[in-house]
Order: sequence, then structure tokens, then C-alpha cells
Amino acid sequence: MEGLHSVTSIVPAKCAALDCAICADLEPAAKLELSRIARVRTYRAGETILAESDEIGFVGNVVSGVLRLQKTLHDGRQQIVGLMLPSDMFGRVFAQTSHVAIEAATDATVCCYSRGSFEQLFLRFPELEHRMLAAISRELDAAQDWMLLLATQSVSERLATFLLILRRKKAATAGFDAGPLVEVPVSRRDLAAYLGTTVESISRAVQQMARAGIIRIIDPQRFEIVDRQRLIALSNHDPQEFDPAAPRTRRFG
Amino acid sequence: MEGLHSVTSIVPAKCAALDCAICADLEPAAKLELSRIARVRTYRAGETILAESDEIGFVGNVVSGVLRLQKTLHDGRQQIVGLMLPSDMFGRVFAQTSHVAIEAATDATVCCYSRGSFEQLFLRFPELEHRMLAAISRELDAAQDWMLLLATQSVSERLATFLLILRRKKAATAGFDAGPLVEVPVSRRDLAAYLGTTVESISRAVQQMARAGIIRIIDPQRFEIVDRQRLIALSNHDPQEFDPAAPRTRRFG
DNA sequence: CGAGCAATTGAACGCTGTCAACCCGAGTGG
DNA sequence: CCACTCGGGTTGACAGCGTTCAATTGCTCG
Repeated sequence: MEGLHSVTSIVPAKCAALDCAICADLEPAAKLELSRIARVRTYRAGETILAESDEIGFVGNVVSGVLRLQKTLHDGRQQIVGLMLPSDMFGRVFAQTSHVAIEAATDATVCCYSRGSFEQLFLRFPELEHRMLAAISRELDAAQDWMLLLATQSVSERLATFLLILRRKKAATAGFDAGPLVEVPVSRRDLAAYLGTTVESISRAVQQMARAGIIRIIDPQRFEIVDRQRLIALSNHDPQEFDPAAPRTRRFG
Repeated sequence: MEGLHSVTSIVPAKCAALDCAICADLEPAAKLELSRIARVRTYRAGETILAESDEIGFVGNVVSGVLRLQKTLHDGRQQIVGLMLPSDMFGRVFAQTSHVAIEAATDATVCCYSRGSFEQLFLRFPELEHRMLAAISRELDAAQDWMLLLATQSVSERLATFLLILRRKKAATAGFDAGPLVEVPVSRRDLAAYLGTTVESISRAVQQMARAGIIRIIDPQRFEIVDRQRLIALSNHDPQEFDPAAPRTRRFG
């Protein structure tokens, strides 16, 4: 039954308001067509949106909440290979099955398009396909960045990088530097699975940074970045990469 | 000067012979247009094809040899985030700068298309863009698989998985199971940078597998997989994923 | 033959995974 | 109102794997 999702009519407004990657500044005709096939779905924290090797029925973007993309090893260990925040797109086109499981890390609402219908629109609105290509390219960039992060030995490095990425992402979506407060949108367990380590190591690294005066712990999910320079040094990345004074350096040279 | 690359005229034949992702089974008109803008370039081992944050002037696919995509940390450590083997595509469309450096890991020849001209062809041959989208999707899948690999703690697991991937890839491009011989196309140093560890750890893992009778070392770059079952068990992956009896399981469920 | 590099081997330290106990707030029921 | 439970987070002790440093081997090339 589709009855639970009868909020369809408010979809265009929601997506437009969000200025999400796929809708923003699209020609009106395309926007209208998109809104016709859009469906809003809501998920509770922990619900599975798409299981590993499931058939891909739809693509969509996150309106609110956090999704986790994860893969499971044969022995049961789970690794998170991506976190989707509001405005991110998920799912694939021109592919039958997913290689990752998609779950709601928090309560979440997403805006979905049937994959078939979405692909049909490519024929009439090539701009849509361009955007899809751009979205996947960004995801690949993020994945490669994350590979760099996972390959570094120290948990502190990974955590520092993660916090800096969160801060940059927040500033990017807000359009301005939103201050030193960083909200980690997931539990310690998810964070550990994302950083490729354990909850215990995460906890130690967090507390150590706090004792060193680099961050201040407001509550388990919220930190204040006190000493950004030392955090950047700890992350072992190019300072410019996370310097808000020159945020365009990385993407636009 | 473009003089060094005057072999342009043989490009179409080469690409067609290779059956590379972008040319194979393309409509003749598109193939012709592609061949018009194609250029063959050759690189010596160690040469840089594209530096990190360079402007992206062209896309292409590997004809022979191996390219490494790598990122550099601020302290000088280098991490390889991808190896491009013959038939793989590299470069980006709709992006100004690269986030990774591309270097020749061995002597290599590549078939390049100017990025601008390539994007122009999208307008007349949408199929081209579909294939580009598919190629990037595959790369993203590979990246996510590799993230899973990097997050696993044991070096043996990573090495075992890498060997199995190499074997599967060889079988896939050959079209049939090419036997237990696996050629590692890169040096120990590159291998270590790819697996996120050190040459010493690589060496220990290799020798240990050999002592255990799982592989046989022919020379530092060539191994024979003696006991595939134990290698799969060591990799900690789903046995079906690397079982040649059911190679389609993973991609098509 | 010696220089130089890749690969291997050995020894020691350190980080982190593992196991365990503990703290704390929320929800529940007496 | 308190006792209890449960889950998330933190802290401690310890062992193991892997990085690091160092030395050795084997090979290619000049």
C-alpha cells in the first residue's frame, strides 16, 4: 500500500526548499516532471532502506536525517563505506543491484524517484544525467579521500580528519562558516564502523583530544573545536584543505 | 609539440581490438567521431600523467601497462587509491581539477580524448555519457570494496583479497579462467601503498602464505595460487564472490 | 668488481583490539 | 519514590600485530 506516503503533493515544495543537488536551478519543465514521480518516504533509525545485493528500485536524495551505506564481511563485521547527509543523493542508475546496504542511521526522510522513470527523464532532460554524473563523481572523490583516511594507521588522525570534514561540510551547506561547533550525527558504534576501528579506541581518542585542549566535549555527539590548527596538524592533511580562509583551494585550484 | 604522438591513425584499430569499455559495440558514427579526437600517448614507468589538483585536460583509457591513482598526505606519505589496468578509464568529465595524481606505475600506453571534445560528443551520442556514468559507477563500487578491505585489520586479509581480485580481473578480461598464475603488476612499494601498509609487512605476509602452502612464489611479481579455498578463507570474504564456478553471483545476484 | 636498489629477515617498541568492569541516564514496574 | 534493567559511553589491563629501525641478501647496471 502506498497510503502511508500520501504526502506526495508537498514533495516539490520540500525539495525546492532544500535546494537539493538534483532539483536546484533545474529548468521548470524538468522540475515539474521530477515532482510527478517523486515520493517522500520516512524511516525510523535502524530501518533498512535497501539490503546488500537488493534490486535497485529507486534513487533519491536525503531530506533530513542520516543514512549509512555499509558492507558486511563474511565473518559478520560491518564497515560503513559512506554517510549520506541531507542533500546527498543515493542509489544508482543503469545498475540492477546494489553493492551496499543502505540503512537509516537516524530517523530520516528521503525523496525518492523510481529508477526506471528517472532514467526515462534522461532522454528529455540531459541536464539531469549530467547532474547524476556529477553526483557520483563527488561520491567517488569522497570515497578516495576516505581510502586515504582509512589507510592511515592512527585512530587520532582519522578522527581529526572526520571532524574537519564534518565542519567543512556544515560550512559548505550553510554557505558560511558556521562556527566551531560540530555535531556528530551518529552513535559511537557507527562512528567506529566508519573509521574502521572500535568504540573503545574512538572513546580514547576523543578523551585524549579533550584533555589536550584541542576539542571540548559538550555531549557525546557534540564537540567544540577549540584549537583548529592543532586539529589540522593531527589530521596530517594539507592545512589549506581545511582552512576556511581559502576553502575553494581544494576544489577549484 | 604533438609530433611524438603521430601514431594517431592507428588509434581506432587499437581501441577496437582492445574492446575497451568506451569503444566496444558503439554505433559506427560515434566510433568514427571518437577516433577523430583520439590520441595515443606513451609514458615511461614513474612519469606523471596528471598531478594532484592539476587541470583535467583529457580523459582516456589504458591500452597497456598500469597507472596508479595516488594521494599524498601532508607528511609525505603516499597512498594509492586505485590501480588502472588495461581497458580501465581514467579522468573526469564535468570537473575542473583532479583530486588524485595519476602516474605510470609501469611503462604504459593510453588512449586519450580531449575532455572538452569528449563532452561535446555527449550531446550527439548519449550512449557515450551512459557508458561514462557506468564506468564511474564501477569505479565507485571498486573504491567501496577497497574501503572495506582497508578497514580490515590484518595485512594477510588485504593481500589475500588483492590476489583474488587480480585473479578475477584477469579471468574477466580474458573471458575465461586463466589458471592459477597471478601477476602483480607493481613493485612492493606500490603494493604496500595500495594495501595501506609497509613493504616489510607485505613481505612477511607473502612469505608466510608461501610457507603455509597457499601460494607459490615464482618471482617477486608472480605467484601461483596453490590452495584457492584457503586463500578465500584468509580473505574473509564471501566464498561465492571469488568462486569462478559462480562468477556472476556478485554482480547480478 | 663495486654501487645501488628491491626484497627479505630480525629485533624491539607502541598502538590498538580484546575482554572486562564501571558509570550514567532513560525507561519500567513495584 | 526507589530498585531494577538496559543500552551507550568510558576506563583499565593486557596481549598481539604491525610499524620502525637495522642488517642482510640478491640482483642489475655501470
